[in-house]
Amino acid sequence: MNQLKDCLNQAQFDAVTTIEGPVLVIAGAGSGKTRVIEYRVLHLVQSNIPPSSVLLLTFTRRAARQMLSRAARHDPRCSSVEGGTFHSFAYRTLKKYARAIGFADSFSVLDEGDAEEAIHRCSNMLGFFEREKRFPRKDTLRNIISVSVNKNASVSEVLQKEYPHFLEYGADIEVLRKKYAEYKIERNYLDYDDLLLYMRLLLEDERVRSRLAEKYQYIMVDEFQDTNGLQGDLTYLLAEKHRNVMVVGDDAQSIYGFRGASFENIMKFPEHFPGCKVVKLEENYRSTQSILDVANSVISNMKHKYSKCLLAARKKKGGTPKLLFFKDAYEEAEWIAEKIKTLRDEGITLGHQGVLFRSSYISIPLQAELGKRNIPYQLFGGLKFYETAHVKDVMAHLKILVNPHDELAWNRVFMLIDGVGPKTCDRLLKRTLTCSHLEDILTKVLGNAPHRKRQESQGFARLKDALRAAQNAKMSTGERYALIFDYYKPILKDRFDNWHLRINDLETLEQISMRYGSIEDLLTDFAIEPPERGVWRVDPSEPDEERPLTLSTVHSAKGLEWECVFVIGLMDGVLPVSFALRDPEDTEEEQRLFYVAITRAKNELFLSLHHQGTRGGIRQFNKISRFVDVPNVLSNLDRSSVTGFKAEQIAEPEAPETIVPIYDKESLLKKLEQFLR
DNA sequence: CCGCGGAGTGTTTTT
DNA sequence: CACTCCGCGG
Repeated sequence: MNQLKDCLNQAQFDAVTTIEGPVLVIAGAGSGKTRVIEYRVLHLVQSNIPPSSVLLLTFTRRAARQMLSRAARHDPRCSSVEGGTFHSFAYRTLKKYARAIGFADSFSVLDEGDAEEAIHRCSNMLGFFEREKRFPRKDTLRNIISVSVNKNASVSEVLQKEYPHFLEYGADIEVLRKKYAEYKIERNYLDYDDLLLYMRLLLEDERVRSRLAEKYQYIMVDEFQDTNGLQGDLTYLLAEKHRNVMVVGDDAQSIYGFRGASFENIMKFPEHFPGCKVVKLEENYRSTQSILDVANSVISNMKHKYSKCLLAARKKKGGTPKLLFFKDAYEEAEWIAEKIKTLRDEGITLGHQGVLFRSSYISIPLQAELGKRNIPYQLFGGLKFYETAHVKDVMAHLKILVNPHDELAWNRVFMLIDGVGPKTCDRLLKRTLTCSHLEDILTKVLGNAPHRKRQESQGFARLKDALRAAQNAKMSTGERYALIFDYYKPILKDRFDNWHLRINDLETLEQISMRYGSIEDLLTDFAIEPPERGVWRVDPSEPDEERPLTLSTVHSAKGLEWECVFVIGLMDGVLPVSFALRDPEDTEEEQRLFYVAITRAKNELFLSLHHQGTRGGIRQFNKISRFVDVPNVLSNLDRSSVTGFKAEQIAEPEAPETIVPIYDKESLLKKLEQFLR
């Protein structure tokens, strides 16, 4: 207890040591929230509470692991505390209880791409795509359905708010949603939303609820401001009986509204648990006062009044954050890359620097500049590995090995064979699904597949051999992966011009696969906690000093911090993103996003933007973000040291030089021919 | 029935 | 500017 007093302030100490009853912790950015959870886990375990009866729900697996392993440094028992995301917790629980709600416990999880494919198939079954020319696309349909689940709204409410031009299809989409639900139940599929949805369904049963309440006596939820209605319900149901629940959050950092999250959950926590203890952490240990001044001015410009204000615990005021203007994205990238190099030479290692942006495409010029200078970086957010076609292709083959009745996987696999199109594929699928075992499918379907061309029969034979070889469960996961990879290589080279780039990914994936005990585990991890591209190349045990630079979307930077932070691309239309401007609520979420970005910085902060941009091929002039262009924010920024470009300088677009003509079209062609010889 | 090429569209954030 | 969908030719 005394050691706790030494390393925690009073508020943190209260949050850590109140272990019975409901606790709401309002934790401002950098106020030691992670520390509180870490020490609370430790305190619980050292109070002789069995680690297996503690449940820690976080926003990412990374966060859970980090907090638990830190706690485990003080007491190794902490590492057996159960932790993870709501989705992974639901997955694990549903694996045990699947049969209670009519699913086989071998159910598989659909990622977004799979879900889109499934929805597409359902729409086809209903004939929607043929009948209506302007019926929404499959990704839009998936989003509409998903939002309606996560926000607990009707289809027409979602359409009203986000897709008013599709309102006329409300009834059709309603039908589609039902069809899609049936489709998944029939085929033993759960998508991301189903994990939460069915988990709630399960918990609504009194018997299950009390059994789980008995198992998990102490519950902690991190980033509670970013939970949605379903996740809130899960929290209430799990804790209903013993009321030993602590939630931690910051309403000012709520940035997942698009996924149905709402800070309502935080606000209403006291209503669900009357008499709950409320602890506010307002002392900021992370940033200098100069950085907090910017953050606080951003907060004060928002309509909603947030729960607190940040006060620096650090004594030094620190340098004034800088605001930099550039002519175009390339000059911005160039300057930032140079600055990063300079800072590294001055002793701020790459691992202590981070570059943040609203959307991943903003970072492309910077990636090029970093590449030129050989500066290693890791990229968070943006396109995921598991969403790229080549990775999904290989994974589909592995899925078949685990579940030979996986219709979506077979569909993908068949379509890769030369000469097989939608019709042939459908016929093959029908026959595949009537077979009971993989071996059956290999002989009956692949063995005498209808082939009119030689390449076609060759393709089938190769697939059959590959699957038959990889079927052998006695081999290691890595070996089985390698067999599939070998089969896929010629297809990869045939289908993609940039196959040499993609083959790198698949080789990395091979390394990853070797770490798994079974293909099923590999697939589960991929579905529930997909790896981020950047994380792969980084060994977490490496010391900070050797870690690469971080490039990250603001969303993915949640909970992270760096000595020096660059926030780039601060233009109106980018942050705030243009389509968030229609709705003031959405615009305010963008402003919270800006706040989150700023508060990642410990010592130095650079805000930057560029004026000249291309959008849809058309040149345009970007204006400074409305969140920056406010007197009280600007007054906390240093614009004097403008190393970059001044706004006035780019007044008129450059006219092409008028000079003496050297060639006309005809003579130029002649000249060219000389070279081509 | 498949594959290729042209036209058109919409462009974010993540489990 | 990249990806998806549609129509045509083989």
